[in-house]
Amino acid sequence: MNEKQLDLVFAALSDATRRGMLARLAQGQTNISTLAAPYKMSQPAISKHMRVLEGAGLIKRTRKGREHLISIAPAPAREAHDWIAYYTRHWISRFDEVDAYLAKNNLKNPKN
Amino acid sequence: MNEKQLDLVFAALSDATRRGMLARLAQGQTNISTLAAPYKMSQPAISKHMRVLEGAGLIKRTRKGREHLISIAPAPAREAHDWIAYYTRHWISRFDEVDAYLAKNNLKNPKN
DNA sequence: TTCATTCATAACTATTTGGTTATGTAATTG
DNA sequence: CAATTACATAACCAAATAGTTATGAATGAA
Repeated sequence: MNEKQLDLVFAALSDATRRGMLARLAQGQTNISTLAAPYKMSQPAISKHMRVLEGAGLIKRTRKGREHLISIAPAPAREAHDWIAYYTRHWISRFDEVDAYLAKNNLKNPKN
Repeated sequence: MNEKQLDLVFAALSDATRRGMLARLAQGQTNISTLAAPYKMSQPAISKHMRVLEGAGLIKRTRKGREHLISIAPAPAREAHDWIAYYTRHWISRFDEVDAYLAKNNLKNPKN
């Protein structure tokens, strides 16, 4: 993942509405109306948030009739996670413990 | 950490210049001029980036004469990390493995 | 066929962001 | 003291962001 993609991922995560949507999507695939339900904003505003998440590669969209079914695309989230983890592992001991476990079990570069 | 602080942390991380500065700070405390050296932008632009990082709580500043010594404040970075980890662990097997390890070794809520 | 539902797009606005140049202040050096 | 260094602040600008209302297209239901 290059710097510009990482820009997009972190920018997408910098809005509470979008984080809320991702949190909902962690429960499983759903359509846009369901994702929108908790928020008091117009439908086009929701549509824009979806585009931001999609532009960052954080979600995938499939169409089923008039509904757009949205699901998480975990890889970019993982890249962001790994970026933070890499630069925080030096000062946060928990990561050292995790890292030791990963090294011991050859999990440092898992296949999925 | 509340939603607004998390907004600020992710927004701060959404710029490659600021991520670069944090990466440099992972090597240890340094002054602003040293942090600025790799970037072809004006000194006030650097000053603004520092304010963004400081506003997000990601760095701490102490003065030594005319220099401002900057160091990482790891707690907010860890919050962002944990947010991502929490919502990604459900779909990324590495986190499942890590989680199993943490549970097994009672490391789920370490003291530091 | 007609109406309702689910979504996108266009056009607009206010605010924020990331940069600039110009200037100022405090600390160090010569 | 005078010059340099290390920073901040002010004022400005262009572009991006997050919202709005109005409109339209496609699908599904009555």
